Amino acid sequence: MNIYDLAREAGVSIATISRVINNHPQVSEKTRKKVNEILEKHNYTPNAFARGLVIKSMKTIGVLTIDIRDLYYATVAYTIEQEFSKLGYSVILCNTGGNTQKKINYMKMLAEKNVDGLILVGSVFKDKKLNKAISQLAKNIPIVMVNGFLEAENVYSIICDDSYGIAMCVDYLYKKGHKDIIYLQDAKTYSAQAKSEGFSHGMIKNNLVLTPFSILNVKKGLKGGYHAVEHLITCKQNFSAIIAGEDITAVGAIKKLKELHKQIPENIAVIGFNNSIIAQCSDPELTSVDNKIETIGIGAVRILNDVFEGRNVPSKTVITPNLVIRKST
Amino acid sequence: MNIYDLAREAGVSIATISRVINNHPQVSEKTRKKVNEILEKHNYTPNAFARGLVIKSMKTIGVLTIDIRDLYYATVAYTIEQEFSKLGYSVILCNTGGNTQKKINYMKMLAEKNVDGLILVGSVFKDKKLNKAISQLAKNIPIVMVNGFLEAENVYSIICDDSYGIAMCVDYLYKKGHKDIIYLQDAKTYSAQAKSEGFSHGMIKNNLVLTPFSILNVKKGLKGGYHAVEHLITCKQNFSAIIAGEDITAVGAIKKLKELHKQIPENIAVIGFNNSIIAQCSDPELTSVDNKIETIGIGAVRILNDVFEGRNVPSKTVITPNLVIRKST
DNA sequence: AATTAAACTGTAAGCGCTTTCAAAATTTAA
DNA sequence: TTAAATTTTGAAAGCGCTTACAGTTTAATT
Repeated sequence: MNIYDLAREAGVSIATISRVINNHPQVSEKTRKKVNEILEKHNYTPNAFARGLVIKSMKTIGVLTIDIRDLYYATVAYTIEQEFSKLGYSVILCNTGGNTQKKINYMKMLAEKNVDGLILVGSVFKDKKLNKAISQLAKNIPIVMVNGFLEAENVYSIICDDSYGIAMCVDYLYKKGHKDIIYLQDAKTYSAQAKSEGFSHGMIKNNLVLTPFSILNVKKGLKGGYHAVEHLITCKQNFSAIIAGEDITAVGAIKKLKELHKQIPENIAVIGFNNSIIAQCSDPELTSVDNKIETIGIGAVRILNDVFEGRNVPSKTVITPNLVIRKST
Repeated sequence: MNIYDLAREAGVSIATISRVINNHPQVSEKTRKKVNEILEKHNYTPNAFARGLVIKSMKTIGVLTIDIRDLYYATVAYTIEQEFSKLGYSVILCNTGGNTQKKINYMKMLAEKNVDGLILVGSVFKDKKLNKAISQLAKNIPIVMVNGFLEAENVYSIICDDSYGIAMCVDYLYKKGHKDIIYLQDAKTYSAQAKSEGFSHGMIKNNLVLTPFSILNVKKGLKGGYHAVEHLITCKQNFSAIIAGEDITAVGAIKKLKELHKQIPENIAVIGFNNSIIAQCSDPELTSVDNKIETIGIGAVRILNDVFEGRNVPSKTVITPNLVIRKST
């Protein structure tokens, strides 16, 4: 069933059909009603390809995340999807696993599909090849980077000030009397980079000793935190507090600490990041940095929509996190 | 830059351009090479609308989940996306919040966008209105239901035998000497329905007493489990084991049990469902039913692809779960 | 060298829609 | 009642691609 069939049945031209479908005002009430009845009757849905060919928009945006199974990305993606859905857009979701080539392939595919915009969530720090691809693509499609940054035409960033978030943790722990603080870094993203910097700054600012051993590179996930503590103990390193780049890493650390019969927070304080449900599941409940995931998701959508509608948009938006204090500190 | 521009530049016809883009064999090596060079040079990407208009396929499928922030749905969606990506398809993700009308709206939108197929993850049990919409839509688009079932033309199901999964838990607990077992049900999906049935069957099979209080309806999430235990205690109900419909619910229950200084598993045994990362984060680590999420996701993609390629597909596929035993029992 | 077959390329139609421009119908003004 | 202004409608072009069919070139066969 297409526009021609409908036109024939209604005894009008295809132009008229098109007009009522698109709510153009210059159609008489009478014909509008007649056409609408026929549309209803056939439960007609216009062909998006044909329409897209003319309009050049599919009302679709692409979202690239690293791995949707990670609650952080899931929440960002969820928020974006819900917000865009309100605006009549749908989102194509891509899981890149953080792989640059995969990202580029996805971007190319999305370009072919003529998405109206692109949101990249979580970028590797200073990925030259990717950045080139992004600036290239941005010539045709507006791009928003969530927790990533790139100076280029038609690309916009919205980031959480993760650096400040971690610095806040250091301040807080310092006030509680902690001197030997360890930071567990678990990724090499733009965001992870910021966190490390925030840690260093926080330590220095409070005149705490920052050694090359203060920052520990660990694997993602439970095991990362678990093995980190193991390592700290075998190396006989002194520490009274641990800050982890993600809640799950913190929980892994807690697990090992408990096995070693350390009391939390009496012997060792632990702080996580993301303020996810895991922080609440943890025993003891985990103090964690709330990095405002929903705010960021909503912001990303807003930015893109503003661009669509020709409004002026700052190329960088920064959101301030805050510390949620629970039982682990 | 379109096919005409390219044709002019290459000194060939648009048909030839199209042929090399689509790897048709009947193009001479010489012209193929020449055209490819020009394609490269302009970094040309064909217009998917125009192509879709002819081919009637966008190489896109729609996935409806309840809430991607739930790890279960995230994992299903992730698996589906990755598998389809290998086949050259992209997926449009929709979060319905379990709302029937929203589901129907999404389905209509996806139909307009001419998705090649649809996967519905997690259906409410016996939702008449939705089922009607599904059978209607399936006339045009093949639909796969994950953990849902509907007898209709062109709709296929892949489900985990959740009923058996819970029955297994009962068997296991019975062998461990438990008699008073409580089941915490937290949803009204097809899957939740199956779980309750499995519980009842398991209890009866083992000649255990099944009272109306054996099955407790609780809210989703941590609090559901927490309040459930609270309720059991205030009602002075006798129980030595709890089976929860989801890991997070089990963790909530554990939390309250600990507050009441109950030893787990010595005083009370607890079992979760989904075998998610939460089961590993829990302290003690949670025994949980592995409902084979990846297997199901891969299966769903396979089914849809088989349909696309005209192969014969059974209308119902059942996957058997298994019990992962950890420290909580 | 002439004929036939095979390989390659081009023309043109059509996918289903939006939109411009002109024509027809209606309303308003004179 | 007629002319002018306004509202409503329709014809046709074009969006960028695929593909059937016809035409042209090249290779193979006699």
